This record gives sequence, structure tokens and C-alpha cells, in this order.
Amino acid sequence: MSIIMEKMGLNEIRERFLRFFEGKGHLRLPSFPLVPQGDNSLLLINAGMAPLKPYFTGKEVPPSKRVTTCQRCIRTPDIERVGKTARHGTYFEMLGNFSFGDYFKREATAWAWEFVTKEMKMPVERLWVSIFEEDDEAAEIWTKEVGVAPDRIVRLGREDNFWEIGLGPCGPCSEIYFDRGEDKGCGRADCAVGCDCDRFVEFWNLVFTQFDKDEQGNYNRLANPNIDTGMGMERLAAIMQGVNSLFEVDTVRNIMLCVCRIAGVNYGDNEQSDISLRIITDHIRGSAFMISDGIIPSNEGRGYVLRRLLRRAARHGKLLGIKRTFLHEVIGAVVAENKTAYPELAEKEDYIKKIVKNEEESFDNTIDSGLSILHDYISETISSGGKILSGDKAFKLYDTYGFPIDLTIEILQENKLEVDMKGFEALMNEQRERARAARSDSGEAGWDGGVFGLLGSGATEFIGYENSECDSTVVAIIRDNELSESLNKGDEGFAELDKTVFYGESGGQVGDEGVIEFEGGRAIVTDTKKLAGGKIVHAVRVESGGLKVGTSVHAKIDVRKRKGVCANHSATHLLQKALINTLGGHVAQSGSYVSGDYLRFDFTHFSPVTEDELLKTEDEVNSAILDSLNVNISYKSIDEAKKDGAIALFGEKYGSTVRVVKMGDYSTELCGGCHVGNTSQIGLFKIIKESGVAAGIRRIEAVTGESVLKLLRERERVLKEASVLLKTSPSDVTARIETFLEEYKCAGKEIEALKSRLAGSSVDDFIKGAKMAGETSVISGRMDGLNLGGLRNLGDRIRDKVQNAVVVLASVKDGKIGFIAMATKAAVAAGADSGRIVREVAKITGGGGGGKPDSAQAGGTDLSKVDDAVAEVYNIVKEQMRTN
RNA sequence: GGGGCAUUAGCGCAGCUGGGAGCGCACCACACUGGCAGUGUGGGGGUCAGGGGUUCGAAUCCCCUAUGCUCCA
Repeated sequence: MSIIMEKMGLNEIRERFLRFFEGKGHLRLPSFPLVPQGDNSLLLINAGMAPLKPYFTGKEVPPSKRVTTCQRCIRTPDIERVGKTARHGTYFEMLGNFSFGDYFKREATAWAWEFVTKEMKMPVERLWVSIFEEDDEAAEIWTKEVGVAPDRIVRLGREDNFWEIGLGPCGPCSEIYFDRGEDKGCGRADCAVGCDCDRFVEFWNLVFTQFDKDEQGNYNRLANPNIDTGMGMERLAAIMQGVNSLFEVDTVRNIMLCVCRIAGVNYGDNEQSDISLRIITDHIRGSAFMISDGIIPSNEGRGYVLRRLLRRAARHGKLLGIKRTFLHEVIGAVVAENKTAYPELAEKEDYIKKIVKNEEESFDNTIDSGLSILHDYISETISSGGKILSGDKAFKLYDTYGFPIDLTIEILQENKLEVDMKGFEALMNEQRERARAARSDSGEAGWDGGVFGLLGSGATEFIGYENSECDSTVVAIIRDNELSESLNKGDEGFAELDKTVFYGESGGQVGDEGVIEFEGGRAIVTDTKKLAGGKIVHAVRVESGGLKVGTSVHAKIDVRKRKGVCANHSATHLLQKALINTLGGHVAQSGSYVSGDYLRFDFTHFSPVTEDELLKTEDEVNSAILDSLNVNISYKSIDEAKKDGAIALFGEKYGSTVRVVKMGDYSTELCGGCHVGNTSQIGLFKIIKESGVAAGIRRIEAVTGESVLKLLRERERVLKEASVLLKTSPSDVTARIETFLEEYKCAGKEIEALKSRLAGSSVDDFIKGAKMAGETSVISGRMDGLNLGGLRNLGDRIRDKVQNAVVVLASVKDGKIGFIAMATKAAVAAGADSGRIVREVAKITGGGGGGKPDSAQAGGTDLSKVDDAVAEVYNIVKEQMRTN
């Protein structure tokens, strides 16, 4: 059967969806970054609702009760399946409409149906709906109000149609399916909605969040239930375009075509190359967005997810026969297909290409070094007559050297060998188990809010930009991880005020310290934290009196510390700008720490910053300070700020207004932190260290103002001390050290030469003292002050003069005894073993030793026995040669 | 968060079960030489990543730290 549906491009479908829900009173928010903001339970955003969690839990107030988004997502659990089937992908976008305690089931279902049937014009006879088996309310609404035929509604169990993660908000859901036709199905008689085959495609999930699950496992009805829907955009597009998989959807296909062009193959030519094409296409899409959201390939966390995607893609490029690095070329296609919806992708195109190319090259290096190890393994295996490479070697190659297992297999096949895959898998599982076991005790997924969750929602009024003290009232107190009414003298805990001058740690700037005074007492504020919803919490220790909820207080920050923080924070902005000017536009902040004493700035850059570049940067920052630039702070919309050239950080949160910090015409940044009024207040800026944090990220540490003076004085003190010791002026210290070093080296050599001459002169004396054991001369003696090297030297010279000899020498140096023993070839043939001889001799002085038959050494401790030991050498040698 | 591997001369690396710190390239000197990395002889250059431990003795074995690579979560 054929159906007539309007063919629509993916970009158009997205726009139609968002506009449709805007028409229903929803606020359209842009896609949030892939990196979760203020949510440690998640590595990457994996669903449309994930970044909205704080709105659902009430931790933050949503900008509107109705929101609609198209959210980009990454899911990697079934990364191995990507490409092998046409369905799986790691990157996708999710369309959704959300209600935060506003509309509910009735509207959600009606609008979904309206969008699907009226807007997308899907034929009703192709649509199916599933509901949770106990949700009679949903059944009522679908049939009676929306008008779906009852025989088109399927009831499914908890597993399919009830949505919950751990504790907290949860509820039944309802899914909409599209029937792609009998010919696409498995053909089984019982094939129906919920079947695993390709016939019925689930494309829209409507979640009715109506319960709150408590610790006892009770489902308590929520007073204001929420709506959370998610529709896979690529799936919808595939339906609308009448194609079989996400890879045939227009925008995705165009990216794949780009890969095809580079590889010189066609999609559909053969199954193997199709798999590679799909993998590259999927992975490069995800990678481009991850990088644009500030993720950089690394060996842990999300950086590792990105690395894996890029390397798998690079590997499949090689399988397609592409000999050069090519992935960065595909980025162009990704940008072209997505830039209307995601203009930031185009802005960062060069940067993304650079990162991708860098990773491709480093993967090539890994492959090269892996290849040489593998070739060693292969020749070992062949020469030992084996046919199978052991699992642990294959695993080591993969685990330690990052060499892809499929590449190992391929190369082994060329050499008519195979891998013990069972052994490999076993080791792989062990590794997984180890990692899981280590992780089990930490990290609770879900809705956990920690101790501060007790405080409820709502932001604290912050008036500390302009003021250093204010009157306020205690709103809540936490003691011993519980809500409490009061803190007494000596107690430590957390206090929330209705308004405060204390800056809570955020954006890399440390929290303020200071005091809270109240009638009859005072409390020291040791730190201040800012929570996700904008609430500010003071860590306090009560010095005197008692602090109670409701108490009127006077809050005062440590102004001196704040001044240092302001100077360092403003200097950080100047530094970022100077680095961009010096190193290039690819420099982007990837972390920052601003305290009262110093500042630390991490940024993306591929090689160490050279001495010259550091000096240039430092000079530029200092000239901006000397230019006495006024620091201007304003509030404007994000678009307006960008137009003014503000540096937008990765993962910048989209809000209605942003705070713009502008320093003259030099630097403009979005920033919520504290700053000086004029750059001259920074005083002076000095870089103290440059180092690497991870591949592609450098770190600069610097100080400003008074701290520079402190540093200067410390350096001066060291230099002065050194010059006093060297009896010279500070300016001549290096020259002086050079002469000393030269003299020291000469003196050392002279000593060595003298010692050796001295020892040389006694060579003949030692030989004269030889006693014969059969044909062998046994020579022993003592020569104090020589180390083992000198002793050996002396021994060599004696040995050189006697054909058949055993030489044993002792030396006392630095309170310890050293022995060497050596035997000529002839002596060894006659049964002498230097190792055993020297061990016996050393034993007399309470030591031990060993070595080879022709040369050995030992040590001893009892200085009074040295001569006895030397005297005993002859007997020991004679005894040994007799018994042999 | 949990593993594996690496760190030795300016660079690339070897150094086995603990017992003389080496090779190649580069560098310096001298000699030879019409050749694409010219040849020969001699020479300089080391905190064996850092710290602790075991041992008569540690580049080598054990522990900690740092840096880099890599796998798993």
C-alpha cells in the first residue's frame, strides 16, 4: 500500500514541531549543551528532559510553565551495535514538549495527536497507541476525547510503559507507533505493537509524571503533575521521508555521501562498507557537537567517549581504504547540514576540525607503535611453531596500547594466524567487572540533591557586587546533615540568609569568607557555596552566642580576600584575551580557578606555550593593566551580548539576560563573578607556571598585586642567600657558579687520575705478594679510599699482567667495606668462581655479595675484620679449587 | 572512579633471573675524501622522572608521587 505524506526535510520538521508548540503557549528554549550543567549523575545529556531536571524537581524555577525544545543527545551503551543495524545511533536529537505543573494528560495527548495527524498529516490507519496497563484514565482520554479507535490502543506492562529512575518523580507513559506496513515486519502471526521487528516504530513517548516514589516504595500522587514527552527526531524524519533508517534521512544522508565521496564507494555496494559508512556518519555527527560543547578527546569521562567515537570512525575510514586523515573534512558536511539550527557549530568549525585532525593523527601514532609490537608477537608465535596468538597478548595490545582488536585479527589472518578470542573476552570481562566493582559504592543516579536538597528551592538575593556588608535574617540552618533550628557556640554547619553579600563559589571563583554578627554572638564564615538553583549557603562556625533561624544578623565579608579575588578574576579575563591574541582563536577556556592568592587558567592549546609566547602574553596583560581600563558591567540578552563580541564560554547557560563584563575595548566576557572597578587596581600580573593538564589543554598559573611583591621578595631572599654563600654580588651569581662547577669537575677528574696512578704503582707489589694454588696465582690486598669502580680498575690492571690468577681486593671507604674478585679465563677453567669466593670473603666482615665467575663484588660492615678477610683469601681459593 | 604500560645522553631507543650504564643519530677535535645521511680515529655529554623501602649492592624488586599513553566504568 502506498501512502501520501508530505515529504519534509529534517530541519523543516524540527522547526514545524517547535512552532506548533509555541502556538500552544510554550516557550521555545534552544538545545542545552551536551555537557550536563550542575548534574554529576550524568556523563552526557541522553534525553530531551535531562537538562530540565531541576525544573521538574522544583530546584529551579522554569522560565515558563510550558517549554518546548529540540535537544541533542548522546547515548553510548550500545555503541557496539551502531552501524551493524540501521537503527542504532549514538547521536540523535529529541523533540519534546514539557509542562511543569501546568497542563496534563488531556492536553498532552490531544496536542500530540493533532501534531501527528494534522501537522504531519500521518494517516490515522497507520497509527497505534500504547498505554500503561493500569492507566484507565489515559484509555478514557485517548478514546473518548482524542477519538482514537479503542482497537488501536494497546495496554503494556510496567517494563514498557512506566517510567521511573530510582526514587522521586515517576509515572505511566503512553507511546505512539507508526505501522510501516506488513512487508517491513517479521511476518509472525502475533506480530503487533511492542514486537521487536521493524514494522511498528515507536516514535513518541508521552510521560505523565504523576507520582513521587518515596523510600518505602509508596507512589504518592503529586499535586501538580508534570508532562515530559520525547520524540526521536531522526525517527520521525525517517517516517515522514518514507525511508528505512536514520542514515537515509536527508541531512544524515548528505553527511554519509561526503564520506562516500572521500572513500570512493557507494552506500549499498556491500554490507561491510555500509557498516563502516554508517559508523563514521553517526560518530562524526556526535563528535562535532561534543567538541562544539567544549569536550576534548581524553582518557577519561566524556572526553573518553569522544575519543572512542573519533577512533572508531578513523578505524572504519581505514577499513574503507582511506589512507589519509579525513574525518576533519567530513566536519564541513556536518556543519553545513546543521548550521541553521545550530549556528555555534559554524562559528567553531575551524576549532572542531583542528581537534578532530589532532585526534586522527594521534590515533595514527598509536596504530604505528601497536603494529611494531604486534609484529614482534607474530614472529614469536611463528618461530615457536604456534598458530594462535594468546588472548592475553591480544588483550594487552588493546588494553595497554590501544590497538584495535579487529585490526589485530585482520593482520593475523594475513599471516595465517588467529586470536584466542575466548581468552580475550574473558580478560575484557574481568576488566569490566573490576571497574564496576570499584564504582558500585559511589554515584547515585536519579534525582538526588544531597544535603542541600533539604533547603528547598528558590534563589538567594545577592547584593555583594556593590556591598561588603548587609543586614539580613537567617532563613535555614543545617547541622549534622539535617535541618536544624539553631547552631550553638563551637558548632559547625551551614546557614542560609534571605539576602547576602557573600559570593558563593561558582564560575571558578572561590566563595567568600567573613563573619556573621548577631546580638550576643558571632559566627565565622569559612566558605560560601552556590547551589544549582541560585541559593547561597554559608559554611559557618559559631564563635560565641547561638545562631537561630529567624535571627537578625549583620553579614560582613573579608574585604582583603575579596580584593585579591577581584584582581585575580579581572586578570583572568585579560589573560584569556591576551592568549587569544598571542596563540590564536582556538584558545578557549576549559577551566579556571580564582582565589585571593593566585589564579589558574586552563585553556585549549595543542603544544606547550613557549617562553617567548609567555612573555608576550604577560606583557600584553600588564599593558592592559597600565592602560587603566574601566571595568563596565551591564546586563543584556545573550544575542545582544554576542553581537558585542562577548566571549561565550562553552556550556553557557541560556537565560533571558546575561551579565557582561567589559574592560575598556579590550575584553568582553559573560561572567557572574567579582571584578575590580578599573584594571589598574590589579597592580601587576606575573605568570608563575605553565604546564599541561591533559592532551590539548594547557594550564597557566599567575599572581597579581601584592602576591607579585611577595613572590619578588621571596626570589630576592633566595638570591641574596646564594650570593652571600658564594661571596659575590647577586648579578655575578651565575658566572660564579659556572666557575665553581668547572673547577669541581676538574678536581674530580684529577682525584680519579691520582688515585689510579697511586693504585697503578702498587700493581707490582700486589703481584709480588701472590701465593700459588696449583697453576693459579692468588693475589689479595687492601687499598682504602677506592670505590668499587676504582677497585675494579686496579684489579683489571693486575689481571692483565698475570695469565692465570684470582684477584681479590678490599677497600674501606665512607665507613663501609667494598670487595671485588676477579679471575682470568685460565683460573675460571681451573675451577675458580669469583662470585662464591667474594661471598665467602665478605662473610668474614659480616657482609655478602656475588657476581659472575670472572668478576664479582661484595660489601661488608665490620671494619675490624678487613685484614682477617684479606688474609683468608688464599685458603678460600685453594679450598675451592681443590673441591672442584 | 578502577586497571595496564612508559619515563635511561640533545633525539630515537637497548639494558634478560639485581652484580661494570650502553647502541644509533646528533655534537666536538683531528685525519682522509669530487657523490645522494661521505669515511676513519679519538672525545665530550647521564640526578637511569622524583621520593621512600628491601639488599652487602637497585636503572633492574616493592610502595608513594608526577607526567604521558591506553583500556574499562
